[in-house]
Amino acid sequence: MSDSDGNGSGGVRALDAALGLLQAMAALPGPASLSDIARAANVPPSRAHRYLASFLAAGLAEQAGRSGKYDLGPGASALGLAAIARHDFVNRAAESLAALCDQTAMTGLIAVWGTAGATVVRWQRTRMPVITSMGLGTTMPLLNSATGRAFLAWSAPAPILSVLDSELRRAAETPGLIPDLDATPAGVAKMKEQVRAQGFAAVEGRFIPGLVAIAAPVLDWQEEAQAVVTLVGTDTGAILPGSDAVTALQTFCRQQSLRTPGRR
Amino acid sequence: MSDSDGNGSGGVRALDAALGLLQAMAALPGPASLSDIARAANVPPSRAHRYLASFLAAGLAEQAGRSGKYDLGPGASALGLAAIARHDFVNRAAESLAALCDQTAMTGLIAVWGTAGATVVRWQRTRMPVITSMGLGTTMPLLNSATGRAFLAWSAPAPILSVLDSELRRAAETPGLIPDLDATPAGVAKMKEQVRAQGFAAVEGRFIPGLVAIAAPVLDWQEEAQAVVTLVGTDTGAILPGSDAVTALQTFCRQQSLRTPGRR
DNA sequence: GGAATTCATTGCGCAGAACGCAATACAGCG
DNA sequence: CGCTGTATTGCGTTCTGCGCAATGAATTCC
Repeated sequence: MSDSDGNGSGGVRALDAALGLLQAMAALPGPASLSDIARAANVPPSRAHRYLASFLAAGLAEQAGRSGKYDLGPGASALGLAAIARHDFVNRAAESLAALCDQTAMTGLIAVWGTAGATVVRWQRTRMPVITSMGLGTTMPLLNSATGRAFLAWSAPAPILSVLDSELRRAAETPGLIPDLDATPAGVAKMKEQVRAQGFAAVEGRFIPGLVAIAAPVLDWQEEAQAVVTLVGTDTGAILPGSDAVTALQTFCRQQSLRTPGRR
Repeated sequence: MSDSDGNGSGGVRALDAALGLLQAMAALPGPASLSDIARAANVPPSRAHRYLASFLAAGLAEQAGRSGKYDLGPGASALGLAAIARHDFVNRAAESLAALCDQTAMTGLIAVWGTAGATVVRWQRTRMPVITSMGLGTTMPLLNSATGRAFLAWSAPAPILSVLDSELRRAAETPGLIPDLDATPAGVAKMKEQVRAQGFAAVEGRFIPGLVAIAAPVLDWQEEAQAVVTLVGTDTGAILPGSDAVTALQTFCRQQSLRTPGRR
């Protein structure tokens, strides 16, 4: 009886119960007595005590004072930090980014979608004296940067809508700002389609005169961009489909995508 | 076999083994195959599979793809965050952090030492439009971030050794990556000394071009860093010893150090 | 293209382990 | 001094997890 809880996880029964208790501990606001934890986890106190003894031994839990309450221990922190670090694709991508930049001799940057738009969070210079005014935290334009276009093509429409609106409005006010784009919803849709079909976004000298850029997304399991990796250089040939730079970039993003967790 | 493992935990045997496997997963650098995990935990693969099934059901682990590798899941992150928030001063400090950020008009963040390195656990933005994605879980570099340097200066050598090694190696491969540091053990020792003498670590535009940062430790009773508080801003003057920001940061850290959890 | 190796995954039966119950120990408190 | 509230622990029963080995599947190698 007892409840709908009966999920057949297929694993170890005792372990399921124990983990439920662990999560119950995590859900509680603070240190709690054994009975409270047992009640919260819907487990008899004696069992809870056994489980807690194991958690104690593993460092996942600690008991305060003498005959006191239990709470999560340093092992839980360490475990969580390991999990968090693992889920942070920015760091991992950043590590490999240096190699990618070396390989292509281009400057690389990683951007994520922040509240203000596509935000640069890492960048890796090479020997190439690419002189730009952008740094970490720069938000890239949605319509006339490779980075922005990649987000446009691989993001859910909702989050980027407001930014898209304002950029479209600005583009409409200044015709010729974006030569290769029809600044209408239809034109945007067409561009989006083209970018997706191509597998990457490219601009030449649009956002920064004299420089070319290619950008590809790091996708999560929902096929949405969690981040965009961009390569910036001066060689016009690098932006053509099939070029070494494009191939390297896409390989890189595919690798990162595989390791990307979905949720946070 | 009765290896020397002699239990002594007094808890549930299967749970002990399972938790050992969980910690083995955490210790591994990234996603791993079942066999690898089983080997690392010194557990037969079939048992490992049962345990992992339970971890999977509990959300503590995730398997990538279909027949893919296992790694820690979102539940592990949540657990760790709960643990950190719990037995830690982080919450308390986080409340005061807002005030500190207001006072100095800088972005603040709190980092703790995880297995992967200095891991950001809280951050408080001000109006500075930066670092949108540097958030929970970002691991900071040891050598070229103020946060990392503060850990370097006030941590026991052992835990950070591996990270230090790899960063030194990378720094040696890329001269000029860290302009103000001699990437040798001697150079590190010197920097460490200087940071300790100064009472805080500072970088200007190193980890994040265009931004400056200062970091000071929250010490425990062993004079080791429990956490590091970092302020990030754009004003170059803020990183000078004796500046308002530095003073405020140090006062803040001293206060937090006093409140070290008197657990024992 | 076929075969062999290396994985992850899963039945099955037995032994050992965990569970429930209830007794114990200990603290605070009337 | 006894009562009530904890946490903790024996003990016997039975249920469950474990080892072994077969299966399925994917990748590699020839």
